[in-house]
Parts: sequence; structure tokens; C-alpha cells
Amino acid sequence: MSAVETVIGTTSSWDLYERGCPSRDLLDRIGDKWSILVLGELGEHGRSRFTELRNRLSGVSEKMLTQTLRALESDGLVLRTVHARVPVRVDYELTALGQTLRAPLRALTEWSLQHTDEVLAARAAYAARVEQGA
Amino acid sequence: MSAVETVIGTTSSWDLYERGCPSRDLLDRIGDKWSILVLGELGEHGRSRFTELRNRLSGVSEKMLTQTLRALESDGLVLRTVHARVPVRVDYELTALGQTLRAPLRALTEWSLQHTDEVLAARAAYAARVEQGA
DNA sequence: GTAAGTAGCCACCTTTTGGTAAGTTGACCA
DNA sequence: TGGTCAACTTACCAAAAGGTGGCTACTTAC
Repeated sequence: MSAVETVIGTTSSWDLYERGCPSRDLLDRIGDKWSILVLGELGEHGRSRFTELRNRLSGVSEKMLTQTLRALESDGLVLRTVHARVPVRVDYELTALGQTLRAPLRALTEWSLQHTDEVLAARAAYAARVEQGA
Repeated sequence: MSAVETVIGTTSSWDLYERGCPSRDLLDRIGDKWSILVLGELGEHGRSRFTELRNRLSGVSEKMLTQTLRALESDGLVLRTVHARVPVRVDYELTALGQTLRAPLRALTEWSLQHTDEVLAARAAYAARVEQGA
């Protein structure tokens, strides 16, 4: 059987540890740098326009932003609404599915913010150890 | 001021939405495909050897596995122990810091497993829509 | 004496990713 | 007449990621 118990009481037909597993690909996608930030922004600010996102995500290029938004839309996480007035106006917001990702993602971003100092310290210590050892 | 409230009651000196933010880099690192899987494996199985990990992470190359483990070690998330017997034996396990990542990461992998079907359906629908629209 | 096993490293090469910059659409404004 | 705005799209190019295969050291087992 290919079903795997990841946590007691939870079964799924997918196995993250198998190559080509769609869940693994999905994980890779939502773990993507810009995806995380876009989803975070839309989660916090709600419906936003393209330029708003571009301005709030420091360092993102238009190309990357478009690409990320398209992927998220295709995955059913983000809803894209085009207003046919001039100039064109486009809104992005989380779908219901996208909303379910907020908690897990926030847990991760929170962890990252809270432990950055420790990690930076660990890196410094590691670099020092390597310098010594070598 | 550069401090930012991410969640009520939580402050940090970092801002994920600023380019060059170390937390953003860190997030990118732990959101990495192989990092997630290695941390997951070590979280579930506990202390493991190099070849055990290689065998359990279907599709990983030795190069990638080494690279990922080194990065996690340098970040203070994984402890690497070399036993100087012959043939060499090396163990990897989560550090205390690494343990604190288990919950957030599990939340994300769980989400991924549970919603893969919905996302696949959304992708199919999106592809159909594009085909129609174009 | 030689093959096997562990835990890698290194050089080479291909694929993918991502940045920059320019073009597009279509109404409206000076 | 031509410049502007929003939200892209496209082409081109550089950088980075990642795969492959060969090499290492050391000892035990055949």
C-alpha cells in the first residue's frame, strides 16, 4: 500500500518522501520566497492591487510578481479580478483555500522572525569553527 | 522606526518585506525543498546516518544532501557527529533549535498533504479556462 | 590482492531561475 | 500631437542551481 500515516489519525494517498509526489511539488511551490511573501501580504492587508503589492514587497521585479501571482491563481490560492475600466485595474485576494494556508505560513514566518538572531549567531560560530579546524 | 508588529504582541527588529532582511533569507532557506524534507525526516526518525537519509529521501543526490545538511548544520538546526571508527560513521540529529521548527514545518507539510487534491483540481480548472479564453 | 562499504569532495556541464529593459493597450488630458 | 497610467508581456542575458561521474581514505572480508 502506498498510503502513509504522517501523523496519528491522518492518512493521505501521497508521500512527501517519494520523488514526483504532487504534494512535494506543491510544498516546494508554497515554500517559494515570493509566494510566501505574497500570501503573507494578501493575508494581512486583504484585497490588493498589483502596484500595491509591488511597492510593499521590497525588491520584487514585475516579472517575478506576475509569475508568482499567476502560479498562485492557477493553484486556486489567489483570486484575480480584472476591472475593465481605464486604465485597467486588477485586484488580488486570497480564496477560501488560500485562507487555510494563513495559519501554517504565519507559524513559519513567525518562527523565522523570532529565531533569526540565534541562526545568525550559529552561523558565526560555525564559520569560526571551520576557520580553526581548517 | 524599523520595528514591525507582525502579530499583536510580537515585535521584532526584522521586516520580512524589506529586501536584504536576514529573516527573509532564513525563511528562504528553511522553505527549501530538501531542507524541509531533511528536517521532517530527522524530526520523525530522530538521529540518522547519511545513507539512511539518502535512502529515505527519494530522488536526492548525494551532492544536494551534503549541501543541505551543511547549511542546516551551519544554521544551528542540525547536529553532525563523526564517529572515528572504520568505516567512518556520521550521525545527524536535530538540535534544540531545530526541534522548535518541527511544529511550524509539520503544519505546512500537513497542509500540503491535505490540500493537494484541491490544488490539482484548481490547476485543471485553470488550464481549461485558459484554453477556452484564448 | 582485490573488492566492498562509508561519507563524502571536486570538476564539469546543463538546466533553470531571475534580473533588466523595452514594448503594448487604450482612453484621457494638456 | 503626444504623453501618461496600469498591468502586464516579451526578449535577452547573467547567475545560480543541480546532476553526473570519478576520486579519496581506511579497513575488513573474500
